[in-house]
Amino acid sequence: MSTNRSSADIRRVAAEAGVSIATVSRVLNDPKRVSLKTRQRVLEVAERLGYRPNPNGKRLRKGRAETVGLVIPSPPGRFADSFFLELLTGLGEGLAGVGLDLLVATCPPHEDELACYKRLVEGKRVDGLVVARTRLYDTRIAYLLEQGVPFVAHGRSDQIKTPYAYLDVDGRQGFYRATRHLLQLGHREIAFIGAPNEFNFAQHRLEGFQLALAEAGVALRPEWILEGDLSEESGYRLAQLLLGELPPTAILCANDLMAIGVLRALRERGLRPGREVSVIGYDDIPQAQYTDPPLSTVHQPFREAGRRLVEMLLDQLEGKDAGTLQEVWVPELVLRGSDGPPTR
Amino acid sequence: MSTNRSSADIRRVAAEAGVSIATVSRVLNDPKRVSLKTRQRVLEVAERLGYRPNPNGKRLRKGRAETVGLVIPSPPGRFADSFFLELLTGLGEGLAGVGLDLLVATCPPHEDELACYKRLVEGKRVDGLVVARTRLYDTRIAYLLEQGVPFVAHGRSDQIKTPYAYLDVDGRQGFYRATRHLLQLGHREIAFIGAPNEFNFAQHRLEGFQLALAEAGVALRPEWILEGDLSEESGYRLAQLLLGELPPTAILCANDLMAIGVLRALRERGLRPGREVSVIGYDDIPQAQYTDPPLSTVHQPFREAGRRLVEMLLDQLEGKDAGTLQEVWVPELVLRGSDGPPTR
DNA sequence: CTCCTTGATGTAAACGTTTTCCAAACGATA
DNA sequence: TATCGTTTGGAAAACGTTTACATCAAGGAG
Repeated sequence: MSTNRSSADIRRVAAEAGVSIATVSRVLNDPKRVSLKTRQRVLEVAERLGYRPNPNGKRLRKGRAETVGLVIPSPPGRFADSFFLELLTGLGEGLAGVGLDLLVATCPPHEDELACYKRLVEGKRVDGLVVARTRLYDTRIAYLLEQGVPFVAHGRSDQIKTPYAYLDVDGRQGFYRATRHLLQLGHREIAFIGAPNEFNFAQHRLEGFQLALAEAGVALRPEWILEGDLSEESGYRLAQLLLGELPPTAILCANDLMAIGVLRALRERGLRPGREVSVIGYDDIPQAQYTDPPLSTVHQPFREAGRRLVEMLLDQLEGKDAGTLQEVWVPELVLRGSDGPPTR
Repeated sequence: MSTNRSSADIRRVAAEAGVSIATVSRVLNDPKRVSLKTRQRVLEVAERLGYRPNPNGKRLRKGRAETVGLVIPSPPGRFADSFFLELLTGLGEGLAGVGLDLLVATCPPHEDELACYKRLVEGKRVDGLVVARTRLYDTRIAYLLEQGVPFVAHGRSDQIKTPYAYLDVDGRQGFYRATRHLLQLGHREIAFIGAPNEFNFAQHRLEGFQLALAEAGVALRPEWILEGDLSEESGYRLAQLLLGELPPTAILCANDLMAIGVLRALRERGLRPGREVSVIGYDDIPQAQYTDPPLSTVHQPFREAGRRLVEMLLDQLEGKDAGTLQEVWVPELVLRGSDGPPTR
């Protein structure tokens, strides 16, 4: 004899407990407002009936979606960056316990991305958003600021001056450290494979590299500063350009995927990564541990970031000023097998 | 002079168009029900005011969540499997255009997973679910069947007899083909690193392997059938066991991550993958193209599967019988560089 | 004793839709 | 002209909450 499964209503609970629905609601949302005795009775009944407030009733009444959104851009043919999965996991972890849901939308190309944000915002489907992989001038951020929608960015957007909440990992520091490390090992011939300029982090990482070089008084060869598109393929292709007669003794890559492409190019030339040519990546994606040799890289704590982003968003939803929610984390250099002293 | 931004209400549209709200609703949901003239007028006004029906009003009234759910299990320390990201992308693509949202929840360990499903369905947060990575007896599926919640499984659950909707990729065929390929190359000493038995696909993949061997009259060495946990680490560890005095000439792995671990173990022993020892994986995850050598594997079309899963779920939400929604796809063997004829 | 404060509860009005009835208008048919 | 389907549109009742406001009893201060 199963209890009536079809989801007890707040009315049902109220009737069964001999109180008004208002009291039931108060018991759940503001317990101190109701006397201990009735509170217990109501709780007991609610428990027994397996009552769960209907989220749509609540959402309608409160005028909130009780949902935060994340838009994942997914290249049509290829695989999406696994960094999103880690971020997503972190967001999920942060959201557990809090009553909010996580809405994920995927967007094909580049420009439609903004349209996707508009759909979520104008359709009132989310109370707030997480914006990932920020650009130098990020139209998504501009839009959200204009609309006054709470959001928090993973990464900054340097050309946007209005204050907004962000959590960034300091790419300048990251690559400054990586470069210093290479310099200390004795490298003087270091090449750089950067990211497309539209991304906000591209310039930062380059600057870290340049700064370390300048401090050490090491000349910067313009022809050794290249720009890839963050794919393995582009790392592979650009490395081939680099590996002429007198190749650099080290290559810094703005992300791990490109570094993986570089490793492949090196192997094909019979150059051992970490011996003839050192390679350092950025991100510390999972597969970085399983390349040959394991990739030295700059570690980004994506999952922790996801958790923190949720906290920051929550703060905003409770009215905290976005301008006060700005953090920059310093990443760590993790050395595995793809770097070593130069052999010439 | 911006138009009044704060989201036009259906009342507002009705007033402006000089009709009742009922008519506005009809124009949007059942256009034929209203005369051409007023329909056009209403549409024009709605357009001008940028009217978007409030999803919460609609959801409450219709008693539906207009949302489908996906639960991603995420190992506490490590990275989640990137297969989920691809599936997610496919789901997102399938959902675009349809009015449904995608809710993603992440769950830490093993048992709590069911609790997570319960939270979503008992809290009426979703109309339907996608269940991924099915188990031999999948408690999630049993639960959803019992509750009568629409869902569609990616993979089957062989020990559940009640009919339900699924889309599976035939692991038996996949590994039958892979094994036949190795046999044709001349291999006779083939080891197998399987998946934990709880997963439904584990048995299938093993059977494909066994069948091909039996057909060819090749003896099966029990000590060469191992069980990993799907991680690179476990592939690495188990491969070390295998690489004793007289190692197998080929190793079949139930997923790519373990195969990547195997590649590493081989390198450390100075054995060239595809030469001294052939390796074939399963899944065709992105990084399979960038291992050294590129990994031969069995391709699973995750993204297409995601799209199809959405269609199947939609069919169910429209009342179609789940028992008629069952598909098994046959995967393709993709040969890259990690297989070759045996060298002894 | 009266008056005022406090605490605990109930009443009823939202929140923004969809949908069930009805009623009016309109042709067409007899 | 009276009758009758058929469009067309409006009025109003949900859907399940939260919350402003009112009520009422109890208790303390004067």
